[in-house]
Amino acid sequence: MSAATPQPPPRRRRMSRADRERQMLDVAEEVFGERGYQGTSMDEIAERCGVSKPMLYEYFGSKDGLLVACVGRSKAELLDVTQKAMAGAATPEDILWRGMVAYFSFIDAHSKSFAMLLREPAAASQEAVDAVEATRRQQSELISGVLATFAPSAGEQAIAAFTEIIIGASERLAQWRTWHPEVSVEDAARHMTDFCWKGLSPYLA
Amino acid sequence: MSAATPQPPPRRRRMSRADRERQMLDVAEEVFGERGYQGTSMDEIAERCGVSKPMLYEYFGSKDGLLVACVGRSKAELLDVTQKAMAGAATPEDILWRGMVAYFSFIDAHSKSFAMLLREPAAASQEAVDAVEATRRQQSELISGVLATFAPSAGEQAIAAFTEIIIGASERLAQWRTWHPEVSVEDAARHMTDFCWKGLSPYLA
DNA sequence: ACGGTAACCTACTCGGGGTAAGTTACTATG
DNA sequence: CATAGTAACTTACCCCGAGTAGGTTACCGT
Repeated sequence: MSAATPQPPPRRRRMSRADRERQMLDVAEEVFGERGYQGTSMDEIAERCGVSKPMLYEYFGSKDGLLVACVGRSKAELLDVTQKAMAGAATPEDILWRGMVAYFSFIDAHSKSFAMLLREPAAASQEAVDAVEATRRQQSELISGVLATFAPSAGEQAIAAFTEIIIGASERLAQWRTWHPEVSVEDAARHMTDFCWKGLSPYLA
Repeated sequence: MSAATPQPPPRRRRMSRADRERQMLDVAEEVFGERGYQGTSMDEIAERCGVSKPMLYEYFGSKDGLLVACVGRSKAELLDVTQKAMAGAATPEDILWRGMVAYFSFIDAHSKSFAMLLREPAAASQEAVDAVEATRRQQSELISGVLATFAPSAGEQAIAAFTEIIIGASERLAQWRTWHPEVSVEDAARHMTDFCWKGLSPYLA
């Protein structure tokens, strides 16, 4: 059996740069998600790609660069998903609801890698921090735009502060869901909309 | 001048373990805050302590261990400060207000190191993540206790979710303040209480 | 004075990020 | 088909920082 199928090219296929980059990002996202940033070695990513380490450096420059590229891809996707979700809504309540459902669903789908981004934002260098922060800022702009439209009576600083509150609360709630699997996407979204809408006063004795 | 003051012991004083540990924690908190976890080398901390690296390992076991010890100290202090602040309050509004002021003030006072903790929770190992998470859980218990007392009509899951929302929002707001120095502690606390109390509905057109 | 111990140091190993310089497979053209 | 050019790819290395083995020195109690 062994001599019968010599398998002349043992499989190592050469790939175009674009394809290889995509594959590297897929693998990196997976390994970062599994092991965390620190625990991940470039050698391991290279090996899982079936390629040697200098290729990673050729294409991404550094370990940080690789992480930043992963973040960038997720960032684009997140914006796309949330924007599309909110586009169909009419009332402010509906906008918030749909945005939240889209956000939590996105994190569910990417849980492996995204949980790490939320938990280890700056495991890497300043550049990586900035990349994650840029993602938040992108979402901030979405939210503050909505707030400015529907709640113009709030001051400028208040709108900015509320935006940050919503961002921080969403992230924390998303993380909380990772260790409370019984909380569905809709549950989480409902808690967020309830809180954002009326606050705590309805519950006070 | 040089020969006149031979300075026989060039200054290297021996310290008791307890004193040295305290000094190491002070220095570590400072350096971690300046350079971030990644950027900090054990050699630098050792040098600033006027001591050699193995001493750090003797007392804290590892770089993670040192970070965990720093976190532990801050954690105790944070609990103390917030509990004392809330103790004097009567109404729920006042509890929230005082708790927030204490929290933001604490972060102001420890901005160097605490900003890193919020930004780089898991720069290190799982142990360090857990230590930071334990700090949050400590604050969670404080908050959910208050919620359970004053808002018993909310369900169990809702109370847990609101607690996480408040934690996440506070952290994010604290971080936001670091790059918006014009926002005072009281401003931030007011935005938080406004939002938590009535949510967004008062501002809707 | 002098032993015991706790604080301390020198001098290393090892692993992983990052790189220099060379090699091999695909591709376009004569 | 040959062959030159280039882009994908490799081996073999450097270097820095985490972590350690084993020895040295200052203090303290008797």
